[in-house]
Amino acid sequence: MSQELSEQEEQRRHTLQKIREMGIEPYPAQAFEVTHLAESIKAEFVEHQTVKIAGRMMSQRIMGKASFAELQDSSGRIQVYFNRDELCPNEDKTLYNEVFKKLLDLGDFIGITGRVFKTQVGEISVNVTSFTLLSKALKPLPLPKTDAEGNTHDAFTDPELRYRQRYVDLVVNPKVKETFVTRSKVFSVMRNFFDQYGFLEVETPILQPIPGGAAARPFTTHHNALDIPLYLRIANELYLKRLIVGGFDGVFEFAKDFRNEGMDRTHNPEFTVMELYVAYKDYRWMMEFTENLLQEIALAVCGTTEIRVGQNNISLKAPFKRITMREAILEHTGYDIADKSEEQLRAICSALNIETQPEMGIGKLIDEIFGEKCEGNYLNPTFITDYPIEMSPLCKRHRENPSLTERFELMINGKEVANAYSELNDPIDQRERFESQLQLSERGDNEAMFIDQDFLRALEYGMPPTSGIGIGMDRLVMLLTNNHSIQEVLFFPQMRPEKTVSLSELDKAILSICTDTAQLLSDARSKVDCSNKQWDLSLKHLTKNQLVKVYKEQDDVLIKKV
RNA sequence: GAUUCCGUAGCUCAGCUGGUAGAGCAAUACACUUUUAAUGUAUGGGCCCUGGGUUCGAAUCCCAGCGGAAUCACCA
Repeated sequence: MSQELSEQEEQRRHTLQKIREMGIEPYPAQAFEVTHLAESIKAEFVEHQTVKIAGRMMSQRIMGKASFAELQDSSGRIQVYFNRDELCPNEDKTLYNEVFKKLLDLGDFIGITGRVFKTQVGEISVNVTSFTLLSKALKPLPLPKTDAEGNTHDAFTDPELRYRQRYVDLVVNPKVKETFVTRSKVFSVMRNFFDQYGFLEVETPILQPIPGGAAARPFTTHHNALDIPLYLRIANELYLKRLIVGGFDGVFEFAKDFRNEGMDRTHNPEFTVMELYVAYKDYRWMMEFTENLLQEIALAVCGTTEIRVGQNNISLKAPFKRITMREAILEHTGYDIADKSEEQLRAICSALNIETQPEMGIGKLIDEIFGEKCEGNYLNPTFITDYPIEMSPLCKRHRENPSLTERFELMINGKEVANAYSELNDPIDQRERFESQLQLSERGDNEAMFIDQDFLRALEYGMPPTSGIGIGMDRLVMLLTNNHSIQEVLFFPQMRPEKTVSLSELDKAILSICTDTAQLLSDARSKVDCSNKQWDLSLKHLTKNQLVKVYKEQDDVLIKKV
């Protein structure tokens, strides 16, 4: 594959060759011993200490016989000082004059041995006694600069490039790195918290024959050996409950789930959910557990329970406010939804100017009212409890009111962060709930659930009373890192594939002849003036890139645009 | 899916009511021994997203497409 190289890329290839000609290996195999990190040297200044550091050279200030450069490693940046006569005490000054000044480029990895000192201006730096090229960079990095007032200039900001080339984003934008370090910390704090309770971290199938545990459109795939369809999981709930049936008291999984739906600021086709199930507990216990967990995470990650998200100040200090869904709706709309029929709810919706669809049942209608009028109001963490039974097919009936369920969602900053139940463990009730879901799906709700017979069988063997919770990890990390978009908390958010197809003149000519309606291949051939070899090559190129389609119908070979 | 905005040098961006492309950083060359957005001088670098149209002439106006962002719709 030939590609056009920019002037700077050509230049770097040239210096690469010069480096080789000087007998220097630009990609050495040998390990480089690192004794210090940039930040640790700055944090604990020890004058004259000898250190070995490694990283990318991010800036160079050459002043004749002495130079400053900045070295960036995983911890941050430190200034390094190159003095010609200290680096090359003998007559031969090529290491400084040639290698350092001319053959090193910004972005190259180098290893440095030197002594720590402070410059006249007071910046902690490393006086280089020797250096090694560790890896040559052939593409120039975008290089944001920060001035004395801390303003960043020429920042690398284009979201498309940042997401598609996250490696560059990470090198050049330190804030981005911080976000992902925080993300990782959130996970480990949660793990430790669960460990203290003796819960077991488990793994359950991602490829599922029945995509259960939630209502969403799955990604479909196919297993060749078994010749059956398989689905990427939309949730792992039903498998974790099977493990509770099997006798574990507490199981959790950090799970990638997949949903074949729209993408936007808060939705990515693959996303991470932490699900936890604990035997012999109910949703009230789970509320207390959750507020303690979140408080702990905030303290560990942000150092405080008071966080700022966008324009809002939010307190993650336990305990959190609790309110039933009925009260929430009453409070924000003035309507009491208790014991209302589908018709009455529809009337309330239209009074509130909420659009409804005929396939919406009671659950969906109430959900709509809540989502439309209430959800956004809960900035500080709030448990919304006691959801109507129609919208919670896996949740146990409320102990005091059989038309409600023992469910809560945790709302923070107006968004759902967690969803939890006293889990339904009555197998007969569960079967009926699945069946009424099925009726909903026959009404046109394409998100109603499939029936998982094996899961019902497991319940029939008996599942202890259990409470379970699912926490949307991406959204939680968004909150804790004050990021507005899910793409900022995923290393590699889903993007439309880059189009790299480059067409020759002939390709374009052929393409312009083809239309959406098929024509005989021989007819198309006669309209283009080229050799048969060129024609064949070009056609292969076009079909491979799915721009035209060549196929046979009876004895005719046809071509058309895709 | 709808609407709006955007696509120009490696990066960040100018480029007016159409007249063949500009800056800063980065690059190249030279000078400079404690600088720090180092500095000074000189030089090179562009399929102006793609394809059509209008025009004597299009980065600029029009249409279509591709890619991205925001808002909305959808979303247990």
